[in-house]
Amino acid sequence: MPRKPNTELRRAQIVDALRQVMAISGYSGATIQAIAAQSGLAPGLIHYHFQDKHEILVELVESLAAYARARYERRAATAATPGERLRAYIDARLAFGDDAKPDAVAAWVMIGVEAVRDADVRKVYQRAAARELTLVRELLRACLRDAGKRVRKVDELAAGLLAFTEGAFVLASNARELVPRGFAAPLAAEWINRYVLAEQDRDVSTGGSSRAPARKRQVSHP
Amino acid sequence: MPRKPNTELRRAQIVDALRQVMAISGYSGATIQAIAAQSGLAPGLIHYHFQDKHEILVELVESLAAYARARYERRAATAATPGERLRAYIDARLAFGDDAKPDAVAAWVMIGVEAVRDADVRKVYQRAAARELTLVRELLRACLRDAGKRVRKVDELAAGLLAFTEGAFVLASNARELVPRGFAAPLAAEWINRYVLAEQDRDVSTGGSSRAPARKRQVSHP
Amino acid sequence: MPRKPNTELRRAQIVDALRQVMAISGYSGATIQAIAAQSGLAPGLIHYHFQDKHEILVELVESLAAYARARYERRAATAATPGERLRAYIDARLAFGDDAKPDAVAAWVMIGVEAVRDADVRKVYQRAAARELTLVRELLRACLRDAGKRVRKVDELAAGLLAFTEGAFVLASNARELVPRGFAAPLAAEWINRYVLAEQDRDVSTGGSSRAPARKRQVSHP
Amino acid sequence: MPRKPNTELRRAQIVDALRQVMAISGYSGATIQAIAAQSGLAPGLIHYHFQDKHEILVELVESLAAYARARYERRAATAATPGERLRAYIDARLAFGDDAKPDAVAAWVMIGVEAVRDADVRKVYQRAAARELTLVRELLRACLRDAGKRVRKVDELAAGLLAFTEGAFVLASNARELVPRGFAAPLAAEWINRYVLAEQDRDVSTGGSSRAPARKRQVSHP
DNA sequence: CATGAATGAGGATTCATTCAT
DNA sequence: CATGAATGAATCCTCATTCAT
Repeated sequence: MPRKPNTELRRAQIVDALRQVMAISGYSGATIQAIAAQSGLAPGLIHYHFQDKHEILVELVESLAAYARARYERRAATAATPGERLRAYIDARLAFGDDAKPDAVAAWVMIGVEAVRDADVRKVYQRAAARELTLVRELLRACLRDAGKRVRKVDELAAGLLAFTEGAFVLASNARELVPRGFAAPLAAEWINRYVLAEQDRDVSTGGSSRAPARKRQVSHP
Repeated sequence: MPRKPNTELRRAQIVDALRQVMAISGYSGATIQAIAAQSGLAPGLIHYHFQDKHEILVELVESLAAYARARYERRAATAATPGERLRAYIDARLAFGDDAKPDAVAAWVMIGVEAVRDADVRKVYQRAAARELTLVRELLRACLRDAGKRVRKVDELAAGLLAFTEGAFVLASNARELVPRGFAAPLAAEWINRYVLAEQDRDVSTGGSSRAPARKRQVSHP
Repeated sequence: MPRKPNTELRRAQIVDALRQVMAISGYSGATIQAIAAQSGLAPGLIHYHFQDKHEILVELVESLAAYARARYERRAATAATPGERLRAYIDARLAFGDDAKPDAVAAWVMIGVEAVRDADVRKVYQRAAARELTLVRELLRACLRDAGKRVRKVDELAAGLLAFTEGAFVLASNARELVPRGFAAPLAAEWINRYVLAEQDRDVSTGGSSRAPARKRQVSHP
Repeated sequence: MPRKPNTELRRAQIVDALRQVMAISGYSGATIQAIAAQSGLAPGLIHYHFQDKHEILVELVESLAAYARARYERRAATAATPGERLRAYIDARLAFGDDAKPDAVAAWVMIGVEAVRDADVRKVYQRAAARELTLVRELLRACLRDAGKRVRKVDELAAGLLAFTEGAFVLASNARELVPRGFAAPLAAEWINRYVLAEQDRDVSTGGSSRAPARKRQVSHP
């Protein structure tokens, strides 16, 4: 009787273990032995399912990106306005640690660092970051347009929001005691709001009629 | 004839080498051999001047913090208003890489990660971060007051600016190609400006006379 | 097909190798490389089966103590009188080197020295010594009582016999040429005999009848 | 003005430092750095006065032997009988640690072990041990003769006393808590006393007149 | 004589990876 | 698929010894 292949299960198990170990010990501290211990598998088995340590990391990056994307989409599903959609995004990202995988944030920070030295990791990391930026740009553009504002500096704004997010992750990982609990998501939303509000109206010649409704369309929960 | 000690010189040399190597290879990749090669010293000599690798890292944290602080103070010296002082801070931090030590930013990111696993590093890292936060809080408080605004959420704002800074460092380190060049400092300043402007006036009963001058005192270069 | 663990075998192999190397080179000379060479194993494997060098030493102490104890018990099995039992002990200890593990004596001497600097080794060493002392005390007490003598200074006597034993080990290790071959066991037995004989009778009021049989119960072979 | 050579002073200083460090850390733990620290001298200076570490050890052996010999001779000066002289020896050796150099005992034990691996050390160590044995043999022979006993087994007895002494050193170094304080010297004296007393008289044909005075000449303090 | 920096070989330990079972 | 032993290169650190000052 042929055994049912459990490769997928095992791979997920191993990637999960890497995430957990990495959140505490970093990538260099995430030894195969440690991953094996965390996952309850034998060290030799790790290398049966993965070519090398490296490959597990690459798969982890993809898994984390997919997870974050899923979180956003779940929340965006109930969003009616661009503002709500952006807020959904912010919450999905910056309330990251409150979910089932609190170590995902720490692991992501570790990965960001590993990307500096490891070209393969950098590649998948940047792919994830690029997708993120594209999404944020779209969300911001829609917000600005919806608010009747000029659509400018969207690249900068998107990069800024991504920077803020990454930085919040870093602080959550290594200086949690120093910053107010849960400050990130509300502050990010408020920042965008005020920034957008202060932006010049799109078309000055069309008069003030377009401004009134714009004020009401803020970055907010649905 | 007793020989003249040159320990301070050597220690600085070694710390410098760690910074450079770490910016590229991370802490775990910054082997003693690599540090020795970078500094042009023999491996054994590293351990003559430092107890262990660890101690070099701790000294590097302190050196980077001192360096950043010096940069701020140099720029703040010519600042006349609170807004200018905050702008000096933002420039000092977010134009970090444009100076003589472009790898300081990358090294700082690596250190932030190492702080997660290493209690000693975490201690000095958090001490530096706490000093940073205190400074930023003061700057923000002064700005808000100067602008005639209510002084609220200063802790959150300071944490946000720190997060933005750290995140900008991360992106500069591993996703430089994806973000607009030099976006960080102007965006941070603009963000603070619009946030402050949109804040409620401190005292509504005193009438609008206090508002007019406040508008002119923005976060800007001297 | 899961592989069958062979850890116990390997651990014994490694402990044996440490004993052999240590007998010649001392503990500090017993490098992992040397142990590996002696046991025919790869250096890395030593650390797979033992946490560190230290742990091998601790296990060696226990192994030597157990070995000595077994030697005594084998000989004591055929002993009928307390004197014979004490003689069995003396032979078991002081003919130590004539057995299958001639380097056990030298290794024990090295361990005694290592115990001075290493708290963990000291602990197991002292535990072994304490067990030894307790045994010797019991044997001596029984001898004195059996000889109808007062039971006094048993602690001192036991310590003296232990000292003699350890000292004989030292001389056997580093000054074998200077001392008569096989002097230790007979001399120890004779020493105890004459010491016991010269001891005061237990109860002078009961008359001399108890003395006569006592004289015949000496420390001797069965 | 030519400086007065202080080589002898320095050498003594360094040998002293080795003794102190070795008593705690053994020979392998007695690094040049440690000796330098203990003696308050610079590491480089050690090698100016001694060829290598080795040479310091050899000089230490000689210094300890000379010291022990001096202690004996001081005490023997007031001894009138062979028994008193032997007692003087025993006290000189086994009350070793009560003097100005309590670490001499521990250092001697360490040296005994180092002699196993180091041929040069073994040579000086054995020379010292041989001198010791010769002395003890003479003392024992005189005692036996003085007590009117047959002079037999002197080599064995001398070796036994040396073994006891070395063993007492070992226990004093690593199991002080387990043995009665100050047990060694009295026990050694008593052991010799009873051993000698139980020895056969030298000449049974000459009658009992020689026996009576012999009994009173014991190993005792003057 | 004296100082203390410098060197480099050597030692313990770790760990990704391989492989026999 | 699974296990866990085995390997050996790489790493940190130590230390006797040398040497410039």
